Amino acid sequence: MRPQDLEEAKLCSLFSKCRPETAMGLLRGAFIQNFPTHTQLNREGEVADFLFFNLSGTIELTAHWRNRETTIDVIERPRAFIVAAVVMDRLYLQSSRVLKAARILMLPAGSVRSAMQADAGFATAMAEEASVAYRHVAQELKGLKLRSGIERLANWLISQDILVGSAHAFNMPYEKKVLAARIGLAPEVLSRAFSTLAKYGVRVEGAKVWIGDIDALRKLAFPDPLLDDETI
Amino acid sequence: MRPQDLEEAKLCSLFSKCRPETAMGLLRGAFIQNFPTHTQLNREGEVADFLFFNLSGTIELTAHWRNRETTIDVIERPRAFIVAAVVMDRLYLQSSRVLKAARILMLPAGSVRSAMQADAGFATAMAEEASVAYRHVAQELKGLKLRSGIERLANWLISQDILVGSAHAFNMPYEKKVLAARIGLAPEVLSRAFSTLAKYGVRVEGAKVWIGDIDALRKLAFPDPLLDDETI
DNA sequence: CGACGAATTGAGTTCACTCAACTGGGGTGG
DNA sequence: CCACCCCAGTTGAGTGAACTCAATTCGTCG
Repeated sequence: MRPQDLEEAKLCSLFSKCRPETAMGLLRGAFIQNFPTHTQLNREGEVADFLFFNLSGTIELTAHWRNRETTIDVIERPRAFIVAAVVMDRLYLQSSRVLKAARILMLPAGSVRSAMQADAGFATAMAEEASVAYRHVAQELKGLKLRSGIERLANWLISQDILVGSAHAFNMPYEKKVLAARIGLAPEVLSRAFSTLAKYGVRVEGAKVWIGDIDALRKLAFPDPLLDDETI
Repeated sequence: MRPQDLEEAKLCSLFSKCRPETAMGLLRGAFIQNFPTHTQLNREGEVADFLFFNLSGTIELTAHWRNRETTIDVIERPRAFIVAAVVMDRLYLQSSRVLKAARILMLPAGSVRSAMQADAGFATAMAEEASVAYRHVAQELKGLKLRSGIERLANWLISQDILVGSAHAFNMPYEKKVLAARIGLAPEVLSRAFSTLAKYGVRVEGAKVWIGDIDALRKLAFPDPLLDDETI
């Protein structure tokens, strides 16, 4: 690992409250790598041999059953992913692939587990990463079971708008078919859901989206921090 | 806390790899309590002031939005719940209520967090609890997005059958309307799904269930360890 | 310019929901 | 001890949401 990579890695939240020697020990066997779009980082069902930390870029977590596939989570900000499989030393429950060119820190699973045993600060950080992941999927599950397709789309639009500074106009951060899988709709149904939202002031042209009447949209979406707050 | 309660508490997985003084310190402010059916243990949206550990009994985790309510998870074996809110010092994402009279260990959230900072073994155990919880909801989410209602029911029947020793006959562990919410169906739809499964050898009389042709059922259900294995 | 994949649009179908009525078992009180 | 009530569960009927298959348009890239 190059010196400047080392400096970059040490800044990430995993190491914020652990002892310097733990971080150094872990980073000795670790590396940072840049991956282009479409790269498959791991496959569901494999034994967990690496902990991944997304430094920048976008990662999609997918799962499949029979010949169906869906999206479990999309990671757009710096955080660890597939934490639980590493902690438990079990099989990955999800595959992950790069949606937008990403810079990834990779830590060998075995040394992660020993570092946890040795350093309470690091183990705590891992518990926090696992908890963040838990709260994300729990939110997904709540949305999926409690909201209709239109409601999920409306709330996604509002969340995305907040993420980009409430300009009420933004570009799709990824393809519409990914969004469809993420919010649990067939691509055709998403397309129709967008048309339906026209009467709430939502305009779509290719990848560009405008929210004409945020209040009307919020009234439909009924956003709730317990389901929609990204930083919860 | 009574001496025999103390002994019982010390046995639970949270303390299996932590220092004795950490366990003792935590248990000083903790208590074990027996709760009857229908007891509400906490409410979604409150600040997390206790970590709960289910020693025995059944707990249902529910969430609501607007006037709708659903079940996120059902806890039937000894494990911690609402771990993530405690670790992150945030609001509970779920309410919990007792489905079958339960014996619960309650640990003050603040002391849990300080114990994590102080004891790597305990922090690791907490990370593992959070990871177990993550993998459970991830499995739920996968099932919900990838399977139809009938498929979810068929797989639930197979899981439950395994849980009780593959006798191909068991009693419903909780009410059918709870099962309906758990697998994401309206009660009426669950009732019809059971009728549909009659042609796969499933018989239902009140709370009693028989699986007449496990192979036929498995062929429909297509169980997969990455979605159905309780101990994953 | 052509080829490919993403996205949209159309049409038909299936799955799951809602509302409503009815059934049956368990518990309570007269 | 029985009548009644209440609630879980079932059954019926109609509706709506979301899926599938197919055809077309659009945009991008070679």
